[in-house]
Amino acid sequence: MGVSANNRDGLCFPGVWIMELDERKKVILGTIIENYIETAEPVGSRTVAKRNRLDISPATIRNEMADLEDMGYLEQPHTSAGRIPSNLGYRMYVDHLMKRYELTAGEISRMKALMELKIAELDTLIREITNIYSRLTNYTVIGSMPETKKVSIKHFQLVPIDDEAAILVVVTDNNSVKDTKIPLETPVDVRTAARISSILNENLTNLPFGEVDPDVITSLYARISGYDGLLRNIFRFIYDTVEASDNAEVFHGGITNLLNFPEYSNIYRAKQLMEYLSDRANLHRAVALREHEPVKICIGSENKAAELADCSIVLSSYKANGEVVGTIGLVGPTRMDYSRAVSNIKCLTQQISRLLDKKYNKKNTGKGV
Amino acid sequence: MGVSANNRDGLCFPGVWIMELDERKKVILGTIIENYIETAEPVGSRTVAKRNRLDISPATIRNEMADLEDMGYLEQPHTSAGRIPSNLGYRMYVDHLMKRYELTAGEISRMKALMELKIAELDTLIREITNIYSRLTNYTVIGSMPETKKVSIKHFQLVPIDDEAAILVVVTDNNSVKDTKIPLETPVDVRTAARISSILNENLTNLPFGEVDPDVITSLYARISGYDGLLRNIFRFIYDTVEASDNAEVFHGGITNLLNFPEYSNIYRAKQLMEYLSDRANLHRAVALREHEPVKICIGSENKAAELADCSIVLSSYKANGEVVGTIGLVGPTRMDYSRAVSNIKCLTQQISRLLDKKYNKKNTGKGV
DNA sequence: TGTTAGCACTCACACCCATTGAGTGCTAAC
DNA sequence: GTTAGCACTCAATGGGTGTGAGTGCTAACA
Repeated sequence: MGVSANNRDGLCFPGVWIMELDERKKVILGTIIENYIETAEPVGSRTVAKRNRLDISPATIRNEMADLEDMGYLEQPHTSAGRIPSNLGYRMYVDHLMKRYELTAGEISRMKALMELKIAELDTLIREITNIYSRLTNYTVIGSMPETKKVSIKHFQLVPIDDEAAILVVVTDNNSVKDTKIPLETPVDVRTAARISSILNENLTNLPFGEVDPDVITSLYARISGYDGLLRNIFRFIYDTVEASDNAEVFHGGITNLLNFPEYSNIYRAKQLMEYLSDRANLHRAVALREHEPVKICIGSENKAAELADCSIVLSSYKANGEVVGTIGLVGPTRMDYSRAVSNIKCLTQQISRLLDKKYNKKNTGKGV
Repeated sequence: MGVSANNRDGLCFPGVWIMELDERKKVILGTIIENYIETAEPVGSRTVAKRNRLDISPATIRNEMADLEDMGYLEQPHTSAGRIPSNLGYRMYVDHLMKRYELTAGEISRMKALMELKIAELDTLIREITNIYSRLTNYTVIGSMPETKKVSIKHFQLVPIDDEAAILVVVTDNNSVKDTKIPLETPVDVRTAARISSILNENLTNLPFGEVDPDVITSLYARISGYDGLLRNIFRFIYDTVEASDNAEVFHGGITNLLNFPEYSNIYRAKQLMEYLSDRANLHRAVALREHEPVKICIGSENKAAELADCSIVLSSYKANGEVVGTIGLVGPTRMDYSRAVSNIKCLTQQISRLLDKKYNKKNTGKGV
């Protein structure tokens, strides 16, 4: 792995890049990274010598550190400073060196307490969790909501308001409700509205938004004649909602937590990152996660966006009924406490998944209000 | 007014606090404030002498400045610096000295362009306007949404989902839709749901949420017997929604714009203010506005919250059908460009009011999708 | 009596420069 | 292979000095 990691960066000093990380190098690298995570200060050989029990002198460690730097795991801000981890170093640490952080009982119970929020709508709930969680962790939290594409329609209801407008209410799978006002060309009375509603219900329910068959649509135009304009608007709404899933609900909380890190004491940098994260499109890209990944860690330049080049994101997804419906992640400087962050976010998404199962499982309707 | 403004701060050096601001003092004070708004640097006597056409020497101006300082309108950061306006100085400026800023054609047209956003839901629309507007003005924008209390219910619809739950959909006056899932003790079939819906519609619609008569509620329990639990949940939802109006929708946009001001180059200060504004309860207090006030300016310590003591807020309300439904404001350092901010926010709220009238007027249903 | 020139004084800020100390790399000895 | 010793580097710190913008006071002037 040392090899492939090394290759990744294109380093190939003969005799160096072939070098496996031996146990001692691993311990030294780990010590340096953990120290740097704590202090944000370059770590010197003396500090490393004192902090671990290898019983070797600073001079020896200096040699090893020089090796680690050659291999690309460490960097030196300037000649007479200690070493700081490179992105590659963090990657090595995250993949092979770090120990799993065990959450304390207090942390777990606080996390569980989070789930006691009595909020009916999913989005408000997740948003609120996000806010509190950001205070809990002192990181910035980002996340995404269930994507509409995978959500089925459970119920249509067309409600006439007056002669010129009606409201279309769509209840989805996970019981969130989308609605829109639809202008009427011809007045629709309550009975007609009910008829249209039931036809829509017969033909379009229990299908993911994205998979409504065009043929079905055509047949609907035939069955509900005289209301072409109305139908067009209804389908346009459905279509827009499907499209909207591409900029599906994304959110962030505790964005000012970034200002806690010395990395962002430079106000310009802080502003740049905060603005980047305030844009929904960017956020959407940032929380992207392949479904099979349990936890994804993006370190510094591994993030595609230049604005994220000096921060890391730890992402994990939450599920409802076994299916991934959303993502939550922690944002911090590349120096973030990965071990803790990973355990933490895993625990959170597990709790949320459990909550959602409880909330939306037929067996357990939870509390409505 | 010089007198009352002065009294407000309790200053009463004999022979000084009685002093009216003569024309020259007004010009000097105005010049200093406008200069300070531009540069954020203390303003010296030479600068004042150069900037206005009073044709008096810096020495004379120094005397006048000393007077203005005695009267409480100016402050000196340290002995050998120029003067900066005090909160009282700004207040005087805002109330009596500043000229109305005339918006340029470009500014007006950009503001109008804002209103072209095709978004159906009021809250998304206002939020989006807020974001763009914050980019336009380079200030932080805060605001509040229509208060639910004054909104009437237009339509109830109870939609059974399965044997154990139903969805209650409430369409309000301004066509926003609130919904909740309600657990069922006894299954409710579609017909019963329709019956309950229509009884609710007969008795509770076209009333402001806050004014539902307790007697009506009692009579409803009698008419819809056998569904006490369900009704309780429904009323609880209504009640909660009414209560929710106390922490009605508030929002902010462009909060990182604060970091543009040298006043907030101190990261700790910036963080404090940003966090304050991120809390909905605080925000709610900040946007409070008495209905008759067209524009409200809160300067520095005039804000009750200590966190807002070094910033100013310019607020204005927007209306729908002649009634105040929400507020929008600009947040900046006390040194903000009041003249411009006032014209700007007035124009914005006018535009929004016009938009809302167009959108929700029966005569003009706008576009549903 | 109001205005102004002159002058001494204040004070933040920038700059220079020497010192300090943490940390390195190299070499030679163990 | 490990280590002690040593010369070297370089950011950071702090004292000293000069600069300049700005003031307040005083005395002279219109």
